[in-house]
Amino acid sequence: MQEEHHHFCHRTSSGVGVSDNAPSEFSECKPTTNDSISSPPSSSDLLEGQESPVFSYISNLSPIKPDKAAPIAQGFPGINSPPLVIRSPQININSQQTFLRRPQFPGSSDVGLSGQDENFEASVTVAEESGKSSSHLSSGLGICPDKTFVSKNSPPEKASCPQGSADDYWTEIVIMDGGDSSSENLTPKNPGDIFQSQTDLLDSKGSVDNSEEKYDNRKDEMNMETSPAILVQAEEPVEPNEKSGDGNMPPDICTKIEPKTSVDHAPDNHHGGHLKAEDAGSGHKFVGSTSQLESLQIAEECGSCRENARGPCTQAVENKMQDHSPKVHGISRRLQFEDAQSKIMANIAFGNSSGSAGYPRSPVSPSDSEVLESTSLKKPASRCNRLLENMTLPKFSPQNSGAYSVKAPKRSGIDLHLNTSVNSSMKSAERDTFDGQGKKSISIMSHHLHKNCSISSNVVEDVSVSSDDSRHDTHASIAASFATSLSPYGMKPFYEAVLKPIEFQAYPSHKRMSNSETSDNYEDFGQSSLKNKRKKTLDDGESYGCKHCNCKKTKCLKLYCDCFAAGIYCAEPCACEGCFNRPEYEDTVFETRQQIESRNALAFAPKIVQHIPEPPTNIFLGDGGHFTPSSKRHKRGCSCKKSKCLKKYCECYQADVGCSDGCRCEACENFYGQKGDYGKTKVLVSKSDSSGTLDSSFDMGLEMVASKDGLLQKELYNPHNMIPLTPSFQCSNHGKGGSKAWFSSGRHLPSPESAITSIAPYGMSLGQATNPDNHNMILETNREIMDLVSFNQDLGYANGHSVNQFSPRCDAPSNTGHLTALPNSQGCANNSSAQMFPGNCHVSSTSSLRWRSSPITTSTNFGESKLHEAVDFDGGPYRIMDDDIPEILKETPRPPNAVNVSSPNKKRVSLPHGRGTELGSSSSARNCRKLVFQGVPSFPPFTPCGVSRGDSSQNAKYSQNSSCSN
DNA sequence: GAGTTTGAAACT
DNA sequence: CAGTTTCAAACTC
Repeated sequence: MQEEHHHFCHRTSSGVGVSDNAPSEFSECKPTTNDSISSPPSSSDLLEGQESPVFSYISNLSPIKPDKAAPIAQGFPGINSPPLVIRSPQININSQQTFLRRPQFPGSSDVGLSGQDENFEASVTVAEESGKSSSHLSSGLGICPDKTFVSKNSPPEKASCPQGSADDYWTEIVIMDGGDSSSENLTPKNPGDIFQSQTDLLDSKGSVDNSEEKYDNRKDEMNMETSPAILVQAEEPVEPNEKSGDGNMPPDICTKIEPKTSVDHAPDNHHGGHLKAEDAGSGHKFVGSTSQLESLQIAEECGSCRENARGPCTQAVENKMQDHSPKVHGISRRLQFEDAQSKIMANIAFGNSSGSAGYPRSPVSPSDSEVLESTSLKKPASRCNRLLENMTLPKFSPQNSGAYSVKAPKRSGIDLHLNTSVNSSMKSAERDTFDGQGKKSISIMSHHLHKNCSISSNVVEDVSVSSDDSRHDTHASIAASFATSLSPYGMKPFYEAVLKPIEFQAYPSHKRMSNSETSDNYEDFGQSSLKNKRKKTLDDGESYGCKHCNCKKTKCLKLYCDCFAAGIYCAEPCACEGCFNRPEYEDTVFETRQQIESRNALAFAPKIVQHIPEPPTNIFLGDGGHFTPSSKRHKRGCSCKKSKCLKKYCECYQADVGCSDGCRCEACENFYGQKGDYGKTKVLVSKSDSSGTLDSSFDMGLEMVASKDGLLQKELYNPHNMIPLTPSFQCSNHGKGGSKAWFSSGRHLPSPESAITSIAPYGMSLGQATNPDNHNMILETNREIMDLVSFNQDLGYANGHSVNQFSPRCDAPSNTGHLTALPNSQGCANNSSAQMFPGNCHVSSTSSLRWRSSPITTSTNFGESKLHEAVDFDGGPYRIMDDDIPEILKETPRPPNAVNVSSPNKKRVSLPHGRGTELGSSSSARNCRKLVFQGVPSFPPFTPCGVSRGDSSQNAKYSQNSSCSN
């Protein structure tokens, strides 16, 4: 089953994978894939993506054109993103070329590079020896099927080639790295170039020796750089599989892909190698990341096993690969995240925020475009891809991040953006890290995630789960944070991004690695610490990754299951029985999810909605918008009869939100706000001058202060009180007086940095922060903040400028001013842009996952406004917290007015219309506005819309394009 | 840890 | 749409 599931949509949206998954496949996926593959035209998504200005733009930039055709054929199996195919070739080529060039790169890369090179060479050599490499390169097609076949059916093959497998795997990675490193000159996209590069590589060196050493070096390398390249490879292999499955793959594609694979895979393990790569890839829509992740894991394992003979190690790795197809996903996710982190790390190492220490590139440089292509390509991919992307926010995001990360050093522009998006949080972390703050930021991120989980239905928490390694954890957490922010509700993105990692187990957010740890991990990635850490986490029992469900009868495929409802895969901590909410059954999960959503579009939507106090004139912009956590309300309200809304039976109470008029509860005594008080609260708020984020009246003994400061005070004093919105942005604003548009309402935009630490001061004393409740609140706040940040980042991303501007820190608040909202049309045009951000673009999904944007894309986040307006119970506007926002809502093309979804309560939730505009990103679905930095050369694609879209995979289904289109 | 309570989700 | 059943979390002992 697992294997099949792995295959499913991801690898092969095409029939093969699907058929395999028969039980519960994503109907979407199949059609999508098929459409994309068999009938590209039919697959509007793919076509659109390609057609999209962005796509064309990108294509024009690079010679990859041939690939385009391929993309259709390719489509990532799972993801179905033809783009991937395109990407990989490009990337590979570049990577390869670059690989050769590495020396050029800054020392940071050098270290890894040197090692990589050697390894790479060795691997190459092996390939040559096997003689397959050349053949493979030349004739990828034949291989593709094999790979596919192998990946699905013959995991054992790996076992057959234990030795080679690991090496091969690494080899692949190395190559990839090379590609990444080479980022400067990415130009060579032509197949011929690729071949040449490969050939060169092969020729360049060759002595494969100690896999172990290689692993070490590679690990280091991986940590530092790589991810992009890896991503490419992974993707490639996967694609072939998918295609093969479909049988639609164009030879071209295969060829392109194969070269890599062939090169990567030693002859011996051709299959095995493929399997690995494929597994990773297949497991993920975002293959690359996956591959990295796997590689990382492998590396880890190998490291652990180093002492042991290679065979054992490789076998273990292989076994792992095979046995845990689900894990693979998880791993891949990790990898992705890791990639992002690695990027960050790399960037840090390089010292260039831009990530291009030595790579001065114009943001728009071809390389960038290439990068974009890779991303964009993916996005344009078929529905399945989109879905997957959406689903896998993390995937893309990670990939992106990864890709970018890898490239990051190279490219300032997109990479930066991507990095920014992804990294934005990351960067903050990085900065922190290096500054000593990193930990905080990271932890915050994780908290963020966790917070989401705990509070809202959203899922994020799990993200943290995964990793074996602290690194992973960190990455995961980060990714998760992104993911959470991004998509709470785009299932797949969410799942893949967040959930999968979870399987591996999350670390408690708390325990996430500190900076030192993180750094260490990067360096010592493979080393034993991982296990220990993991144990710790487990021991702590805080695996935030999952909800710890205990489902007995629902198989965790119903909303009864907290994990499922949150868009999280069940993890070890769960005591569920017959659980299908696992990566292995991704298809089933997705399908089920869809079914549920079909019944209730908002089923996975965030339950907690931000109520827009008053004239929603400016949520972000104007003074008016003072929405704060406190203003949150349960979307549907509760129906408590006996608990008086004072126990966790009450969803409102559980979410730390007050009851609203929408609640049907009886004898409400909700501590956070009672039914009848809600309106009062509003009034108070209004009176208070909006300073406030006053919640409903509380017994807290807090007193509202009419003055602006009152808000803070209240927050300070209120035990439960939601953490006030962070000032970080404000601060930044203060300093710069940046554009108020986005940041003016500093409160609303908490800086990532502000995170817990920052927040605590504002909102509460440290002691309070320590308080579980407060902690949660903080987390939540952080999450929100992160979302906001991400959003900002996204904007930055769009710019292609350095992350710095948008950095969570608000380092460059100035940028904000530059932001401008573009008409939807533009935004829509961006379908490709969405592509840019795999996660985002499509309108997809992050379903629960955070509809928001895929981590990858944090950028996605941008697109999606974190706040979504909806009609309140009272008829008042609500803002759906990003985390809470259902992907569907975001992505789903809706009537301009609103999507009216009847909630169980019978209340309708609609997306805000008019106001949506206010939030540039706000529902992409609605407005499809683009946020563009004036200064930035506009990439056609990047737009909030795309971002928002990307959030929900589901949305993608519904109509990513449509929404985007307008 | 087992059993009960509770309210959401699912079903009719 | 309302009522009932099912379910799993929350809670109690």
